[in-house]
Order: sequence, then structure tokens, then C-alpha cells
Amino acid sequence: MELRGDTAMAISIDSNTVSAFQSRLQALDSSILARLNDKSRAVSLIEGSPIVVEGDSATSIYRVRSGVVSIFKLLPDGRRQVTGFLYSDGFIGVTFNMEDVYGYTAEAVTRCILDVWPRPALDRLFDEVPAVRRLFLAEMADELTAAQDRMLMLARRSAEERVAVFLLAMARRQADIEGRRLDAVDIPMRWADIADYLGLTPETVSRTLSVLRDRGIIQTGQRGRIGILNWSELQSAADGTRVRNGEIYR
Amino acid sequence: MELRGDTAMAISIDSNTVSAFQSRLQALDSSILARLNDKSRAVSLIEGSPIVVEGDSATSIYRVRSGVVSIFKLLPDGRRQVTGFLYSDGFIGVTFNMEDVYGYTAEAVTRCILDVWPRPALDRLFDEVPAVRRLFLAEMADELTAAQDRMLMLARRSAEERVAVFLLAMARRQADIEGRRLDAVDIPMRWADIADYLGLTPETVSRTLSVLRDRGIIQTGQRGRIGILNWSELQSAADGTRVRNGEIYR
DNA sequence: CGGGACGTTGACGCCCGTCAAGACATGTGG
DNA sequence: CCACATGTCTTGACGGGCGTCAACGTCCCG
Repeated sequence: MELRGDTAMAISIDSNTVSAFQSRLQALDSSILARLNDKSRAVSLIEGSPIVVEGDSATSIYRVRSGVVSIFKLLPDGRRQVTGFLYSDGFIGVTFNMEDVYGYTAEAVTRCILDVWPRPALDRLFDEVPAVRRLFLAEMADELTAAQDRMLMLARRSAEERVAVFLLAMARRQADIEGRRLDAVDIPMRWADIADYLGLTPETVSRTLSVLRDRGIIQTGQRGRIGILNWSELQSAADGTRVRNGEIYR
Repeated sequence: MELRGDTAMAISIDSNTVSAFQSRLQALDSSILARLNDKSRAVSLIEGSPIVVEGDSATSIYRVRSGVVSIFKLLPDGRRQVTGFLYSDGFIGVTFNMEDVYGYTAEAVTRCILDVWPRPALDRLFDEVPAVRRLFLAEMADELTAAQDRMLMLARRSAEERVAVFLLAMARRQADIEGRRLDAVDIPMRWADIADYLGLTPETVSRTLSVLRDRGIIQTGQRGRIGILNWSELQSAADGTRVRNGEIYR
């Protein structure tokens, strides 16, 4: 065991790291991959299902096969912070340590299929196979820098910047997966989830999208899908800049 | 080498983890401790000195011996987010990887004495001594959960809650170190640093402290030091609650 | 003693949270 | 197939918390 953290942690696949993780997964020897995929059992969940609850003892590790999962923390009065969304190949409950509790709650945002491992089995694999250990440690390091970037965003960026950054991240993630430029982004989560991810309210998310729509930057209409009409202006919105004939304003 | 993260990271000693880290340090075999302390060179810095700059190639690892260091990220327009403060035994530039750049800027908040290692020397120690590796990995895990807690704070807590949480964390850290209850906290950093740590402005920090002072919860006056007159009310302020004869209100 | 950095306090305004009503989609039972 | 309930998104009205700008006070160090 390499780690003695006090809480289990989630390995989320952020937009900018999705390719890194998948290449790292594929770099594993196929025999190791087989051992990894061995002895997992698959579960299927409907949207809204709880997966793990903050404070519960961390007996299992999960991997997302399909669907979207949200990871969040709660304040006693119900205020919620979604610390990340998990997509395919995202892991929940990785701690490198056996006697821990989950440090967050995880919930299915859409219908999901998950692989489940009993923790001891995967822990043994960590001990025996340095490559697997390295895989998860690298992910954890990525996760930490992503968390620091998100602090800057939550503390300092305006609602418009946050929503634009989110749309661009989702778009980049999907473009990476499909390997091509796209003109519309799937947004499977509810506005309330996005709001809790961005530190806003659902109303503000909605209003901000309406503003971007009225400015001709995006297109709304089909549920769960947002068209992107003007990438450079969306990028400007994310940067907090406005562009008019070559000049940049703030 | 265990990690292939894209950026160097800081191991800060947060209030709740200071004792954990120090006990972990002391748990190291003394011969290993000697090797760790070996071949480090000490540097002395005045307040405001830059230590590392985001984007520079990460050639050195630093340990804080005395003083306070701030770790921050910048937005192009100058908006700043202090992601953490480092005190004694805090590390800067740990990556478990050789060809990296620093992912943040570090600066001396007060006069500081730092130990400096050339990165290869410490990297070798990581490879050779699992206990050292485990030490840093555990710290990284703590760091990640601390980052997630701070997200919740930055996104959801009011100015008063943030300032109260900060004061309590500083007080707990100092009480831990001195091993006794205290009635005043040293606050060596400028309000501007605190503001950038809490996602506020210096004016709001000042105003919030004035409110707590007027409510008789804290005492101000001596520069760099804040007296704490009523711990339970300060705790209530941190929780976002108000207590009146046993009843809790929000 | 004088200058500069830092903290305090006030005035003002805006962004975004809150509350509320309405539109729209989806599912369920009759 | 329709009536209705339920959950979600949209839009408006309003207010408050905190950012911004500015003036002043205070401390420190030359």
C-alpha cells in the first residue's frame, strides 16, 4: 500500500486529462489489464441512485463504464458542492488504504453501468503491480492540479466565465472522444448539478445560457444538448474578454 | 519514480494535518532522516521574495524551516488565488517526476529560511526508500481532500464564515504547535494575502474582522495578532449559525 | 520627520441569490 | 388517448452581499 490518506478519493476524468488517462490505461500490459478486469462485477443504476455516501466505510471501488456520475460534498444546511463529474473510466473510492471512509458522496446523474471491486482485491493489485500503482498516482496528481485550477475559478471568475469554461471543457472532452470537431455538446446533467459544480444557482446557469444564446454564441432548444455557433466568442466569454474587430476588451 | 503528473505540487501543512505530517516525519528511521537532511542547502529570504514561478522548470525542491510562504495561481488579468500557505516543514516542488514545470508561484510572506534540494537527489531518495515515498504520497492525498473542502468553502460560504474558518484554522494550528490553548493568534500575512486565499477582497476581510470585533468575538489592535474572546461564537460564525440562549439560528 | 505600505471606513453600485410564476417535457393512471 | 401530476427550465422582480473607488488613519523604516 502506498498511501495512508484519511479519505477515499475519486479519480475523475477531466476534459484535459481524458486522453492522458486512456493512453495510460492502454499502456498497461494486456495481462495486467485482464487481471484488472477480472473479478469485477457490473451493476446498473438509474439516474439519481446513490453510489457511495460520505462517511460510509470504503469497502468498494467503482469504475464508470457508461453514464455520468457526480461527486459532491455537503454542508450541514444542505449547501452542496459538486467537486467533479465522472465519465467512462472514472474511478470512485481509490485510497491506497484499507481502513478508510469515503470522503464524499457519489450519485448517478444519468443511467450508469459501473464495475465494482471489493477493495482488498484491488489493493493487492496495487501492491503487486507497480504499473497499476503508477497509473492511479498519476491520476491523483492530475486531480490535485485540476482542483487548484477549480479553486481559482470558484473564487475569482464571473458566472459567465464559469459557464463558458464549462461548456468548452465538455465540448473538448467530447471532441477528444469522437476524434472530430463538433457543433453541439451533450449536457446530460441537470442545471442544478452544473450550478453546484460551478458554485452558482440553477437560475443563474439558465440566465447565463440565455445571454449567450441571445448573443448568438450558442443555440439552445433540444433538451440535453447545446449547439455552439461561435467558438472564438465562447472562448472570449471564458476568458472574460470581449473581442471587437481584432481588439480585446475586458 | 512513482508519479507522472504534469505539474509540480506543493505539500502544504494545513491546520488539521500539521500533527499528522509531523508524526509521519518523526516515524521515519533516523538514518533516513539524516540522509534527507543531508545535502540540503539553506537559503534565507526577505518577505515578498519569489521562490518559484509558475511555468518555470522544476529544478529544485524546497522545505520551509521558518516563516510563511504563499502558493498561488494567477489569471492573465492579475486576479490571484492563493491555494495555500506553507509553514514549517511544508514542501514546495514535489512532483515524483523529473521533467516538470512548477504549477504555481510561491512567494515568501514573511522572512523565511528554506532548505533547498536539487531535484535529482530527492528523487533518488524516493526511489530507494519507500518510507519517504509513502510520506509524500500521504501528504498529497491529504492535500487533495483539503482542496475539495476549500472548493466548498470558496463556492458556498459567506465572507463571515470564511474569515471565521480561517481564524479558527490558524488558531488550531498554533495551539497544536504550542501544545496549549491560546487566547491570541498570530496572523503574519497581509490582508491582501488572506483575501486572495479566501476569495475575497482586503476591504471585505477588514470589514468582516471589524464586525466580529464589534460583536465582542475577537480583539484587534496589535498588528499581526488577533485576540479571540469568544470561541463558541467564533465557531458559530464559521458554521453560519447564531446562538442565543441555547437555540441555534441560521 | 516624511514617505510609502498597509489597514479602516464610508459611499455606491452591480452581480447574483432568492422568491415566485409560468412554460414545457415526461410519465402515469384512468 | 387524454388528464393530471411531477420535475425541470425559463424569466421576471427584488434585495442584499460584496466588490470597487476613494479618503483617511496608522505604522514602520529610512
